Amino acid sequence: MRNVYEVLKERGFIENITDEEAVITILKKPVVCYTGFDPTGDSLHVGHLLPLMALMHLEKAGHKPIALLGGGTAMIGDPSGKTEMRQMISSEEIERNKEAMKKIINRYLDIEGGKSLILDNAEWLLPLNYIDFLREIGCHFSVNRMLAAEAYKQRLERGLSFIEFNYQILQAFDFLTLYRSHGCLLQMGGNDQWGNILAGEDLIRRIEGKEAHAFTYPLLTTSDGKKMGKTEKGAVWLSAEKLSPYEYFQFWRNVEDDQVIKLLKIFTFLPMEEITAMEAWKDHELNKAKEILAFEATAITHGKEEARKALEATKAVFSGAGAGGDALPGTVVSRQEISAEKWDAASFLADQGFASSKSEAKRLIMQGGVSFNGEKVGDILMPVTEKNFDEKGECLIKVGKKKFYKVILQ
RNA sequence: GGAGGGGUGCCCGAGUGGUUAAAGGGGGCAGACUGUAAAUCUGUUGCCAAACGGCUACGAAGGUUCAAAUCCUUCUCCCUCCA
Repeated sequence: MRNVYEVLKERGFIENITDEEAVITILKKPVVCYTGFDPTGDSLHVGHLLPLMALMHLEKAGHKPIALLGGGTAMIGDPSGKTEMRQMISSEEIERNKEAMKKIINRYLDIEGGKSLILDNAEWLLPLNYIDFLREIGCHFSVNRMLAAEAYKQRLERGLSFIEFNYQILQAFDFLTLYRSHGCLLQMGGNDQWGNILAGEDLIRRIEGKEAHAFTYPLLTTSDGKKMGKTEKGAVWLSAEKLSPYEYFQFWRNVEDDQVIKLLKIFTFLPMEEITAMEAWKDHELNKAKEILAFEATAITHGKEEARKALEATKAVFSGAGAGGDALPGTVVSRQEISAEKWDAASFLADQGFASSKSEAKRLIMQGGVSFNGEKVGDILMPVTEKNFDEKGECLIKVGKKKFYKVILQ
């Protein structure tokens, strides 16, 4: 069997590495490895997905990944690569975030079956005694060296508080702790974590005299250099409650041409041969590749069934065949409300949440960007009546070029 | 702790008493073109209102004035220099 490191490298997961030879060697036997996730938000988004995919590869290869929740480090806030100090989060909020994140991580990793672990660094960070900690751990850190690190450059210009300055030390201590308790030898993380990760590797060498290793993932950006994973509605969430599988599918369906292959390698488990075959595809053929990417990625996050539904709905709606299936986002309105002619077109869009305000809805309609069941809405005051619904009592609302919603009459 | 500079719309950034919902750029959105692409062009981009118009807004709170993003006071946050 191929070394999982080769697989990860080939698929574009590796940015930086401590020692390639050594990593390959330790991965020949089952290894405990970890990536940290700070519970600073109430859900995970595509930014977290790349590390999760890597952990899945490692799990499949028989290693033991640890998803480390940063219940303790989230109390501090990582300044790496950030320009502003992050707002302090309350412990109650961190608690809630952790629970939400655990649920999601469970979908990707086999926690119940024991193939992977979820741990929480609050367990060992919160009980720390300040003086003991300084004496045991703090003495191994050179402030001079920390200050020289690239990660702090920006913050040294703009201001860096002492609390954040400690983040790296705590993350290093995490690695040491996991090394001691689980024999963890490998840490992975986003490339912005490189400094923090090396600090941990260094600490293990100093205190335990052992070689630990690490590699980082590339930071995915769109071709104009922005962080990938934002839509007009905000982050691309991995939970169906925050972003429907259909919309998740659309996110992947709409990636840029020159990203498709790269994303297929990272965010699907399709064999490399299949993906490299797609490299020859161009122009409109790329749409097929995007569809495959969207389907596979949606299947991993929401399951095959949801992916199939999303694909079906997408095909129906973009071919003009109407609102197929029930995957489209949408709302339900009562017949009474419709027969009472409660809404004009503009207020309808705003009330159903298809436009962020009534002004926005009016603008969309006046610019010719809205249609009901394939018919362009020309008048913001047009009353919404049963005529706007088809025989099944459905109205497919198109907003702009590619946003579709379904309203059901009940 | 002392001295100085600053906080403007999603972001950058002009504006120093009325004609400023606030120039310009970026981004977003819509339309045309297309492949649910990129590039380009056009329009648009606080909220309410069909419209006339109204309301809210320039770090926060007060005040001066017929009139304040613009002047004054206090508070707050950030930056630079000194300690």
